[in-house]
Amino acid sequence: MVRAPCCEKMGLKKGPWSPEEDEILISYIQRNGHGNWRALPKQAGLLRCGKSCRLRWMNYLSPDIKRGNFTKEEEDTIIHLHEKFGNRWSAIASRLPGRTDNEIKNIWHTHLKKRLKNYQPPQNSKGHYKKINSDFSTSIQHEINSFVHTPNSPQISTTEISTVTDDSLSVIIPVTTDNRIMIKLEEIMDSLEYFTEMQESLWTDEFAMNNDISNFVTMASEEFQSLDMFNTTMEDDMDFLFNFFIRTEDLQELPEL
DNA sequence: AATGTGAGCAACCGCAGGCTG
DNA sequence: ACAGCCTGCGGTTGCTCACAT
Repeated sequence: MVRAPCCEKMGLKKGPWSPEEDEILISYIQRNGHGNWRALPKQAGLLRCGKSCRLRWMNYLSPDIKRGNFTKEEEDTIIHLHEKFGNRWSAIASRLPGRTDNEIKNIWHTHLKKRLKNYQPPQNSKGHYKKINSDFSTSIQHEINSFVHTPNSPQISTTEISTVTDDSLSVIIPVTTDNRIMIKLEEIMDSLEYFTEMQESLWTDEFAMNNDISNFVTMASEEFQSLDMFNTTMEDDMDFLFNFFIRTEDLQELPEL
């Protein structure tokens, strides 16, 4: 395959964009859209290659782009998603409205990598959850009982059990009046990639603010059903999710919000 | 005031993969 | 099936600016 000549050989401009060039590109795209990037610069009267135009539009000029510094929440989200997706910046960007892959990549290399370097994960972090292999409901009830009656759980002010049961699933989650449990729930949901979209639609600040786990679980349950997640390929992962249990000692390790 | 240095970020480069004729 | 075109992605570069010396 013959590679197209580079911009310089074609006599096209490289380097930073001038305000005039930006103006030409914006007004052209506003009038005509950007169907064919390769043809665009010629039609718009720009001495740039299509690739450069596309990059400038996608990373800087598009009205969809959110300008300004990243919030703490956005940074946390990036760290979270990076754990899940690695350096798949576009996948991360698609979950952060208004942010570009380039921007996320930059912030990762300049800020977040350093931030993580200073962060020491808790010991035995792999043992956050206990998987219950046999007789799910009996085992989990046993765990819940010991959880509820553990005397040295001072950080958990009150506890109740929220259960959603129907033909195909049973979710049992200890509920605390503070927000710590919410972090664990989020981690569980995050651990399964294909729940991402569902999580985004369900995981709202409102739930976190109101600590409304019963409602969350109900909605999650309905969502699982509607997504038809109980057949074939996802079966193992569903089992994996519903066999999670949150251990008392892990709750006590969680940082204050 | 001049120079050095490092951080931040916009832009470039090369490649992969999808699409089309 | 194949070649060429186009787009999108991730790694990298290099410019700019702020701060230190």
